[in-house]
Amino acid sequence: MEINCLTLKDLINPRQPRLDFTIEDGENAHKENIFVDRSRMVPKTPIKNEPIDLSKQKIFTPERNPITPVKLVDRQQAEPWTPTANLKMLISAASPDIRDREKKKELFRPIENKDDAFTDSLQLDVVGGSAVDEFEKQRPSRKQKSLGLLCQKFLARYPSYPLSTEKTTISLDEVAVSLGVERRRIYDIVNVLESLHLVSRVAKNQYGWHGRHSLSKTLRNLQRLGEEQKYEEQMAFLQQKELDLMEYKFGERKKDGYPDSQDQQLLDFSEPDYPSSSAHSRKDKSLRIMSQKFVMLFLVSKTKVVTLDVAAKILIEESQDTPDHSKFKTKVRRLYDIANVLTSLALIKKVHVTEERGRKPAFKWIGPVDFSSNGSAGYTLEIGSLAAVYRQKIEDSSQGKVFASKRVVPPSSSLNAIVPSPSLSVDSEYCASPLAHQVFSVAQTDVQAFSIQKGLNGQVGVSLTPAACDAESLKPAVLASQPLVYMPSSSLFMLYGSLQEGPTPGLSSERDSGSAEVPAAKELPSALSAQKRLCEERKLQEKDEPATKRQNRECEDSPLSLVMPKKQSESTNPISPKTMGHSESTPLEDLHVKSHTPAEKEVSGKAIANGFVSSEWGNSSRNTDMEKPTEENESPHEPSLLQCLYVQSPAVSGLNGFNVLLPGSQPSPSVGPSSSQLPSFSVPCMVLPSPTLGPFPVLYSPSMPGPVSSAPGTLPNTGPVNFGLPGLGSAAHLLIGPAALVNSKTSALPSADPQLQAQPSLDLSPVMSRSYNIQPESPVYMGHPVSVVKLQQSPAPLTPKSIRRTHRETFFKTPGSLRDPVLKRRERNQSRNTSSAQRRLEIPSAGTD
DNA sequence: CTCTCCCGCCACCCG
DNA sequence: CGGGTGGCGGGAGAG
Repeated sequence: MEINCLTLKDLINPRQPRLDFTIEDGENAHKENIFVDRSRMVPKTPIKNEPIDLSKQKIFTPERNPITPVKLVDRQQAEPWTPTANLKMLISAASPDIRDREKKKELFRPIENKDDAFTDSLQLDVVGGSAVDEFEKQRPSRKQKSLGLLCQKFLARYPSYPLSTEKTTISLDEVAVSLGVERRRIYDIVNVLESLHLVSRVAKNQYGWHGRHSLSKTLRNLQRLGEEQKYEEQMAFLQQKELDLMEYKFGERKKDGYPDSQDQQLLDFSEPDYPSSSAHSRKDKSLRIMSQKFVMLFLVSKTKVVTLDVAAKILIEESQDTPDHSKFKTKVRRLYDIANVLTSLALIKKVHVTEERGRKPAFKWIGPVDFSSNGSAGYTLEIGSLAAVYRQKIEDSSQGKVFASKRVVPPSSSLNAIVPSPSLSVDSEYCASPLAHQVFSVAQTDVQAFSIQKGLNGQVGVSLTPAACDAESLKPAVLASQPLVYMPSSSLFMLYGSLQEGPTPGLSSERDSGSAEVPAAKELPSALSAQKRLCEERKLQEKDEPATKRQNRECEDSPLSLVMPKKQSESTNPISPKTMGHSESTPLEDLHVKSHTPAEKEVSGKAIANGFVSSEWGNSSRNTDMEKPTEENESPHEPSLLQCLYVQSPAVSGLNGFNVLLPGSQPSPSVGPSSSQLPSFSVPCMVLPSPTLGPFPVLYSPSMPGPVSSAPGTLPNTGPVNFGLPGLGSAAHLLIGPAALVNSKTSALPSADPQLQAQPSLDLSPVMSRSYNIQPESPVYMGHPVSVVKLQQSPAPLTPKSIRRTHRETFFKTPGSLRDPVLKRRERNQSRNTSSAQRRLEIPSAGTD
């Protein structure tokens, strides 16, 4: 904690911006644009605090001009030079954000950090610095400058679910400066965010941050509009026609169905709350409209997969642009821009649709789905289907098809594995990509991919979803629903598709509070747990939680819990589940269809048999399942095994998502009690077979267990419990494992991915983290969904004040007033802003206080 | 080569 | 008019 505190403080203080940047840079190396930061940093004094910074600076600065954006970093991504590098990559893949944080942390505590792979990486950088630098310099890759990364950074600055009371003002200038980009780029981001009502313009250079509170609502509206516009039909039509981009004839289509006028008005539906939409009228807002339409396409698509060409065509039509090729090209560019932002929001992920013609770039919706259906059976179905999918996947892998999940499972290696793995038509780029959520998504993707492939192959009926049909011919329809796979830390859980269960695809209405950063983690959970969430929410409501938390939890998630009996675990391999899988034979469809309740049961049963059970997804009916799991978990036998309970709390809001992993063995006792409490939150728990865990980076602190069971006050129990109450919503992920499979370093991994920083927003998580003492290293701290938190004996904090969310938010807030009109801002900027990381840190700190 | 998509010119539009 | 916005597409990095 201490460390954390320091870190937090540091972060909190404006002064550090530099550090952050630096840090980021380091991270950037992985994925983000670094140079920007650097540049800023450079000009300014280096951070005082960290030696590390220096090193970094060194790295960066050397040759570049401050201004120039040359990047240094990153080559890592591109090329893994060493195992470490690989690790980094993995991490990055898992969760870039986390990484960033970690790095930052590392910066703060250079020495300590050595452990982490991250650190290593950093060190490498440092050490190799010169060489690296050059290297980097040479390649300031575009990726670093990508809008997606930029957007992530941007999102990291604000809480996904800001308190209603708080009004966060976004100063474009400030943001641009802090992020080291031209304002023009910020417009791109903001416009897309605005289309989703995440922000609204309040004045020149000023936007108000709304967060994701109403995201589900917005999406619902968009979905409705999309339905009205018959986008689905259009898509189907176009897909069929896709032949040539050139040929697409919209005119006709367009007329068919949809009123153009609406499009323009899309923004109108903006929530009451949002002033934003008001719009300046400006000519078009086309980007905003395009963004909305693009989202609508996903929402109305059964497959949830939209190819860019189809989207571009539709958009062109609507925009009434003359369907020129030229236009088409331009549209596609814009779509990429939008897609990058949406990806950062964890609403979509990139995939490729394999068609006869070949691969086509496409994006798959991984955000909340089925708004309308809330909770009903629909979810269940999906979930079941998901489970089915997973199984299939798994099987596939077992069969020899590649399945990411399996490979993924393995800890570090997993990531690598993942990347390559997908043979499927769909590939998730993101595996490697920076975003944590993406990582998760990857898993999902993979799944889908599998299914898709099957579809392609014919093994599985693509038919799954009829709807999918339309497009599907081309695109995999797999499940419309979201992916379920929940991979906490990147690799971890994935494996278990088992989790699948988790999934509720769409439920999570707002789940993602996490905003972009967090998304991944959240998503997963959310998806999985949507149902749970619902249940939980109910419970929670009953209990009365602090509103803020509540929100969070609402959003998020439901965690799913998988419980793997230790026996099972033993018996089953993490992978084993697949075995169950027979899946192939079973058409996804069937599964899906059935999956529903029956499916669940089946699944669960199977799962159980296999060793895992998904509690929640099961459905709302079982909210409490979690508890069961825990009980089941007991894992009396081998604590050592590692069975762990993975409890994920919904945390959407940012912080929240906590996932707790309790050692299976211990858990029972300790858990038991706690669990009782838990129920309240209905935190999903996953128990991972020891083997499984093994691979995972999960951190486990022996101490934790103890505390948990014995010392309620101490972290574990309390933590969870506490959260539970208040925060169900918040979901911090804790991994407690008897055995620390993973080294602390590894821990980093977990942390990284999942949630991104966004979490900070949530209260709980911070709290928890505090209490638990999240390691500084582990990015987890805040809310990453997946992030693993080591529980050490936490210093005392356990308690919870549970909630301090407010504080944290504050931190997040940008200085509304700040924005200076002046341009100079750029120059000056640096100091303040903090990168997302800071935010995160701050949050924790807040908690600490 | 294709896919992505960064970059920034320059047109809008508002005050 | 100046400055905030943001459409737009050239051109280049990445694969």
